[in-house]
Amino acid sequence: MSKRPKKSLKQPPAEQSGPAFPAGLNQIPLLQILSAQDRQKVLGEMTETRYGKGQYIFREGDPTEYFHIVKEGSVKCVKSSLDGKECTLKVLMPGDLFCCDASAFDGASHPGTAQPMGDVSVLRMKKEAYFKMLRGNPDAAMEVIRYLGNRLNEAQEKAKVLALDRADQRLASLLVNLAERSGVQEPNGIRVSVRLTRQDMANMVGVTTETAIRIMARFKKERLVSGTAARLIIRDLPKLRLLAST
Amino acid sequence: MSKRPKKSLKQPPAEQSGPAFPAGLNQIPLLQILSAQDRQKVLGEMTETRYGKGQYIFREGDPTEYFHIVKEGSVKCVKSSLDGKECTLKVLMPGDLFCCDASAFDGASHPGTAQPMGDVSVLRMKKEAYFKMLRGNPDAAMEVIRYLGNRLNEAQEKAKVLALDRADQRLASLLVNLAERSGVQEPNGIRVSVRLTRQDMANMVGVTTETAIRIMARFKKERLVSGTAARLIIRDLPKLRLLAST
DNA sequence: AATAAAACATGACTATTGTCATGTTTTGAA
DNA sequence: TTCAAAACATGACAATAGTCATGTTTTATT
Repeated sequence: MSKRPKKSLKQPPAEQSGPAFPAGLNQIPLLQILSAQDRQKVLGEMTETRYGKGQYIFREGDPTEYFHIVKEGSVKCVKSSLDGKECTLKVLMPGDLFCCDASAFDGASHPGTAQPMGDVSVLRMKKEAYFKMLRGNPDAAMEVIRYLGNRLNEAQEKAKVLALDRADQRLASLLVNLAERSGVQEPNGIRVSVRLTRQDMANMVGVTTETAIRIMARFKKERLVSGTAARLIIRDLPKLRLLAST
Repeated sequence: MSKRPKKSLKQPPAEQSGPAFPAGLNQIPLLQILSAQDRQKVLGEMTETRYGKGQYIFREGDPTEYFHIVKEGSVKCVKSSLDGKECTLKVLMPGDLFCCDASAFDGASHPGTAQPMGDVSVLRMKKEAYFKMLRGNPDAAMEVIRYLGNRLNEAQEKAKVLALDRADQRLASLLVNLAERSGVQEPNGIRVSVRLTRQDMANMVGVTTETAIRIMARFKKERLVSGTAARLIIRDLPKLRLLAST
């Protein structure tokens, strides 16, 4: 629930366009499902763009013209209230679809803002072209349905946690999710491969930065986690899981 | 956040099966999109079932075998935590799809419980048959994609409200939604056509029953609403809207 | 290496909401 | 119509989390 930054953001140089046929895209489920030739066609219509700190991929209220896929890095989808508090709906990882946060399948404008977390690479394609492809491609359409169903479940699980759990339980849930979704096994625990400050975490679970800091400090004392944004380690996943599902 | 009822529910007689070709189904968007002959085929594979107070359509954790559509009445989708608190994810109205809450498109078991609110009538169809139909029916598949995108947006908007707003603002949001989604214009205001107790409302916005009662009492004093569950009237929609979006 | 900006930390106090207890009113079923 | 259960109501108090203020540490950049 941090205040919006006070306009002091330095705007990096304009976004740079990458090559139209980037390598290593075959592991993205939503593209994998296509036949080789359809995939080539889709890739031909996609543009890769890189974004850096302080930029926006699109903002809440912007007209929805493109459908996006994260190729590299992570992207956060954010909604803000009128008084400047903001809430991070989801951190999207490579392969995730967003438009935004994954849903201007219905609606003419983006319901949230998409911001890169560090350097990212994003693929995009005209919404209409994508729809046309889906129409002719039942497997791809079914994959999107499956994907959206999954996202809907996730979003509702999140709503449940926000509605019923205390701040420490919500943070524990977040840490468990992070460990599962982006965790890398290390000798002394599971490292979260996304860089998240206490403030980022606070925005993800609907508490203030101070509360997130205090609770994380407690978790650290109880040896459930260690490290900070640059290198966050989950040290006791079972105990966090227990706390999350009390 | 009410405690789960203490097993004192009387179980009404078993559910009764209705006719296989019920009338008045053409206004359901997800069926409307089909060609007349496909629609007949789908209806042929659907069963109508009626449920009453105290019954369950399905429960959290049950295997997902069917895809459902609400035909008449309202159905609530609920998730509970281990300590018995529960949270209502959504109230589904006629035409809404659920499986549940609208998303065992991915996943083998229901992520929530579906409960009738009063007497309801529900259509259902084997999941596999529905998927098969979607595969052969790009228009229908696109409609489902649109629908799920819409639902995802809704769910994320709800998460935002839960994360950032105070109890009174969350309740105001709920009232605004109810007025828009199920409101009937009346001489002295907008009547909410779904019967919702203060406890139902509490479960929908993540507060205790007492808090919901207190805030509704305040709203009543301020002439924003009147009446209770059986006949809830929204008297000042603009003011509620203002409070909701502060 | 110097330095400014973020990020992290902590205390004191306040606001909000939950909990528990108890009582009244309304509703629905026998 | 009666009667029990559910819904609505309210007070007193406790717990939780927010706010504001201030200070330290870490990180990134020149």
